[in-house]
Amino acid sequence: MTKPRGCKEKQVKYQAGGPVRMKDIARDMGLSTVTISKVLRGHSDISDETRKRVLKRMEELHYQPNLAARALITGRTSTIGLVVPDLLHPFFAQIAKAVSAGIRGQGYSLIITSSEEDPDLERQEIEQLLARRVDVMLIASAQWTVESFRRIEERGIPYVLIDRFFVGLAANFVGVDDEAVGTIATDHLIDQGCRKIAHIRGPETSTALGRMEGYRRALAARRLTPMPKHVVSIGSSGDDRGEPGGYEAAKKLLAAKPRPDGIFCFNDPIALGAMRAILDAGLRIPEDIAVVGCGNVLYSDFLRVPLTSVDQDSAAIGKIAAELALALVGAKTPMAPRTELISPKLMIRASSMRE
Amino acid sequence: MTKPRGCKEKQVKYQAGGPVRMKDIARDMGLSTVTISKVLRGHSDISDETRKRVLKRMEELHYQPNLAARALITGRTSTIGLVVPDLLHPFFAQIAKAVSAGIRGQGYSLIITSSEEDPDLERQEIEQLLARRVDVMLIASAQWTVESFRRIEERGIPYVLIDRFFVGLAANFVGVDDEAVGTIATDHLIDQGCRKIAHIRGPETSTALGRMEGYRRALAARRLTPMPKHVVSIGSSGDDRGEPGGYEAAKKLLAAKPRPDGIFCFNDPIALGAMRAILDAGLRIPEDIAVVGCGNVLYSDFLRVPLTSVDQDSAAIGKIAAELALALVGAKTPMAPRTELISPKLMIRASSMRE
DNA sequence: GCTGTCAAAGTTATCGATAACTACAACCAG
DNA sequence: CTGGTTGTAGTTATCGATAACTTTGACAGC
Repeated sequence: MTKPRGCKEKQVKYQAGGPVRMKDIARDMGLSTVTISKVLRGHSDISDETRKRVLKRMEELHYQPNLAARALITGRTSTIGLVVPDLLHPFFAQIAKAVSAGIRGQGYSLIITSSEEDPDLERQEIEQLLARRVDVMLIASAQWTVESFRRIEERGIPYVLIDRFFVGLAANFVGVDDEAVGTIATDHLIDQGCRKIAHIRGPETSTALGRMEGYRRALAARRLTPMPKHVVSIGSSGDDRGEPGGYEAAKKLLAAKPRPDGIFCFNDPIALGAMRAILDAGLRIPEDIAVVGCGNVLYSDFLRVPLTSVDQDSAAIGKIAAELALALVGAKTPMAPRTELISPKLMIRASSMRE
Repeated sequence: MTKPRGCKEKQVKYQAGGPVRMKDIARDMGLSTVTISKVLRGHSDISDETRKRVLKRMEELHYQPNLAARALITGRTSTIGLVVPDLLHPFFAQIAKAVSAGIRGQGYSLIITSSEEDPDLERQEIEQLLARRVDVMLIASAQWTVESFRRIEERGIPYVLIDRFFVGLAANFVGVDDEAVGTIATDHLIDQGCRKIAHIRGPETSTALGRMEGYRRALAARRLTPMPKHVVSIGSSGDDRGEPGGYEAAKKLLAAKPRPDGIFCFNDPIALGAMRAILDAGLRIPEDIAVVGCGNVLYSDFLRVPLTSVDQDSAAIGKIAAELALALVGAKTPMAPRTELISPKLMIRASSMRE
């Protein structure tokens, strides 16, 4: 049952339009593919003369390695995954931009996915990135549990948490010192003469908890006691998170018995909604109620009332996260988890300038 | 020179921690890998019973196909590339978000890159995506020439232009009818009683040219002749593009002999800068000068003067682009280029309400 | 009983690159 | 002259999946 085979020599197909392969260059130069491969990887086995010739020919033929083939044999995909809760949110958009810039020119591609603040969706997106075998993952998580991260660890893929962390998870983290955020915002309101300071807090994340903790500490340090009624939470449904959520939350605060004279808001959109509620109620900002937001991501200078906001330097967060990611994929042995905290800065504008 | 080989049977390595492979499932069930592969791809060669058993086992073992291996043999990477000029710009962020949502659940991953409005950088990013052999590319280009697109065509990779197109390039395009943008904005200003209408135009893109053309047509249709001085361009350097560019451009307009009584701005940040210049000069908006922007991407309702803006529905652009991309990768034969134009809508706010 | 068809599964070669080893000269020390 | 080292390049097997064929057995029709 001998099949009719051609000659015994290996056939090198003539490649019509397709991309150039190592085989093509090798045949073209009378070398073996391995030699080409070695040149490409800067292997020391190759004479300077051959190296130069090969590089020149690669250039001429516009050779680009097939990353799928390389990934198959090396197990590394030269791919980085980034998961954010919302690409439209300037804070995360800036992080994405900075990460993208941070890995530029290193031969990595960035797969960006959005969880839409949905933990289930986030789990799916993480699974997809695992299936795609990204070399490292950057995650600004919207999860409640650490299950997904255990899965990532099982697979041995390094990852970096961004902005939000989890207690009990020894992971790399890059974010803002959220307690400091809450403290400097609240301190500032106290300095401006506010004594009944309220807080509109965010969802159940480390970020929201940290800021609230900072708010509490700052009050305690000045011997002020926050009224339970003066800490309100925005709804957890997607629609309530931004401006509308801030509007509703502020309406509650305005109805509280001792009306607050200052509000520290979890983020800028919420602050915007709160300001709208205050103005709608016929009150003045900052005379009746001072407002401080967080993020400093809006065209704050051009608002009806320019908003005082805590700047988080998301560009720096993205940049550092990118560096950390590159260090992780470059490391021969697993690295000990690192934590990088950015110090927040207060940008003072009209919404809180009472004196 | 007989090497000491083990038994003749193929060895199936015991896979300690790594991901499950077809081979593992096959061995586990006493089948061949091909059978597993056929089940995965819904091949008809497999009995219903075997199919169910295999699927069950896949589920149990959390099997995930190795996409690199699949890409190598099929030539398709299940990857889509998206190039935008700026991820931070809400218009493009929204497009990215909508594209991401549009391809979700189809097994594709989205590689997002930013050109930072730099044609050279964009060329490099496109090259990288070509090297990575994405199945289709979506590009909101910052280029002047069509060179990059010819390269993409040579490689036989389908692509979709977003927002900006090129004359003489028969490509898929999804964007706004920019001439209509210019027309409805200008018509609106005329309707509001403006007679000396200026235009701050954008850089040399189809978008800027189309809007200017619409502006010209609208004026001509009402027998108004635009003064050359009343059309100014923002600088082409990166920093001049946004608000600062609008501020400078508006200052020039304010110094013009017959001062304009209405300004149609290429985009919202420029409009913001223009408004600042107008207010700084002690003039009123819209009484002295009405302003219309484009994009409708700001928290427009909360600005010092809420900005009238032409809405471009970037979410729809992203959604349609995603659908088109999926159609392109699904097509067996090359498709004829398609053009999808979104109709812009005017959002009227205080900055232009003179009557 | 023979042939043909069909369903269900298996064999083999392949995608493009790389790891690990081998080959072979040139050269040197002893 | 032998054995070892060094520098340079080639051989072979492999990564995990799939395309294209081949095999096997059951069964129908004549």
